[in-house]
Amino acid sequence: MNLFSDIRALVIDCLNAMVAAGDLPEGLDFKNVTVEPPRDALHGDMATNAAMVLAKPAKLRPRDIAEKLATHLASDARVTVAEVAGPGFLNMRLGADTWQGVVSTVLANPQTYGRSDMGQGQRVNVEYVSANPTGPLHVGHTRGAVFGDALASLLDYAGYDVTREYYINDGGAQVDVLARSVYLRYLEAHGQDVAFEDGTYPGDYLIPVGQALKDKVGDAYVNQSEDVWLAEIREFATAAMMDLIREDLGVLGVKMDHFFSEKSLYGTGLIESAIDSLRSKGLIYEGVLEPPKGKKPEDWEPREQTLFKSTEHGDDVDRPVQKSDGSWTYFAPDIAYHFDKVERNFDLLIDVFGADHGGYVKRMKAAVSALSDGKTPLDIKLTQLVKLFKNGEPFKMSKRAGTFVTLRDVVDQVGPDVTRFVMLTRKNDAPLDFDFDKVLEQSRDNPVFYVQYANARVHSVLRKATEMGTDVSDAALSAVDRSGLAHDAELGVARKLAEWPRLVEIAARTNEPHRVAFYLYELASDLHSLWNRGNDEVALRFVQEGDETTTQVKISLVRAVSVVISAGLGILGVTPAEEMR
RNA sequence: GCACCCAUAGCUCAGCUGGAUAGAGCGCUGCCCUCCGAAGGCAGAGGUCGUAGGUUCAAAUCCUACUGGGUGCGCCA
Repeated sequence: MNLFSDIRALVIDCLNAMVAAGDLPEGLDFKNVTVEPPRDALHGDMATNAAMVLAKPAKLRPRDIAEKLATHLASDARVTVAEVAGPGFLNMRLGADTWQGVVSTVLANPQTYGRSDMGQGQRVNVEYVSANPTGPLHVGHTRGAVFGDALASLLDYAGYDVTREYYINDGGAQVDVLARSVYLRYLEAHGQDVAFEDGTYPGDYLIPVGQALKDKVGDAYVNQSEDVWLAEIREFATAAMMDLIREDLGVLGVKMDHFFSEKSLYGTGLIESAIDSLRSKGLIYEGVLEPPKGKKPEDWEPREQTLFKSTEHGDDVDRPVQKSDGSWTYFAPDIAYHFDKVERNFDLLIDVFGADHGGYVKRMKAAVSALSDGKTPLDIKLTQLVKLFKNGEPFKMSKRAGTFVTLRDVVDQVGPDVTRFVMLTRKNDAPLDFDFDKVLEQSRDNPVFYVQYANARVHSVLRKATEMGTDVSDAALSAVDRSGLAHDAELGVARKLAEWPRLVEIAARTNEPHRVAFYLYELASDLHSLWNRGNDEVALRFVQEGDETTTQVKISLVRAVSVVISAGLGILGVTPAEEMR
């Protein structure tokens, strides 16, 4: 149930009635007609722009349309007032019973209120994290992981069939570097002194991998040349790194449906067939690229390469898929991977990249556009940098990795719930400040705490009422006659609850889970305000001593708040707190 | 040089496929509370929405140019 779409449907019905009555011409397009909450609550509960949108095509004055529409709307039982305002806005007020009905709906459908069928079961693939398997995940990955995971949950909630996917970059030169680094740790485990030069990974996290390798193969690789051990250690090391990464994701509560290995594309003809697909469309040619202007590399010389004509699909320059020595560039397996996604018949693809990969967006979209003949949309979301602070000071050091702060460093300190919520309190493309102290603060300016506290307060009230012997089960609260829920402050909270299904759809349509976090903060704020008013006005308290019926009515409202907070936190992957500690 | 992202209150940020007098938290000012319905409450001041044009009944939102900041730009993924 979405009250806003219900009322929009009512508006459309009224407009059709006006057409039938000859008050509006036939054949008007109503798609731009919206029903939304007015910015200022004084204007009413809902407003429609119908009169202004239709004035021009109908060749009528907005106010004339609005006034006739108002009479139609006012005849609906839900609408208590419909009045024309400003340039032609039509403001509506809805009766208390409608808002009480919202609470009833929430309590009757605690598992589904807010869910939407907007996605129509369309299959969407969300690819996120996709970090190189060369070490533990760091803070940047953490943001991408949280964002991608929340986005996936949001889309699921909005009625899409979602696949969460991780692309393992295990096919390039960086896994050779990993293998060599592990080899050094292996030698170290055999008691040799080793030096980590540039181009190797010196992090401590490879020490146990070197040890494990020794346990497995003994001294078989000691003093052997690279061609003896490289391939096998590469395999061993990437498996170990993926175990590490899976563990990291696990502590954050991220669970992928599918891991896709880049290496699986090599030697299987998959890259070749993806490139052939492009070739068959006339998009592959041999050519020489111009050097980038203003930033000409020192050693630039023109070389003929195999190029993808990505400019035909919106890119700025054509992109190489083969190096001059004939081997594939990193772009080629990426094309093949996305070809695979297209062939798996997803209706929509979403890639979550770090902002430093922004330059990669156009070519990837061009590739998917070309491979799917423009049929499979690809949305690429970039997550911006996370700046860490501790005691207000920038914070860079890591216990484990030495050079970067890991996901584990963050989660160990503040927990997965705080990590996830905070990472979503900013738009994905805005930089995020993460202060280890502030995120644990118990005050209004910490949204994590404030939302959790609101939910905890509801549960505290539920416990208290139960102690008094009042039945506050959802079943009992659903059945209550809510006509006593009439104070404007209380109905205001119900109005906020009515916005939830609408917000879910907006957030899902824009692929912006942060909107959920902001909504929850506002909802929590409304609950806290009402709670505080109860300090002065006894009639607004949720637990009414000695009046079980009224208590149930009041509590049904706050329980509904808790239902929505839990649902919202569920989307964000945060566990709702039932009490604060 | 080119591309992408960003620019909103003193600070950190929201702002719906374009809607009315642009919101929140912090900080500031004033009042109240300090009774575990506790981890404070209420109210107020504070904005040329980077600049200049354009489209529109209507622009923070869309288009163009410019300014400032970030990211990236052929054999690294």
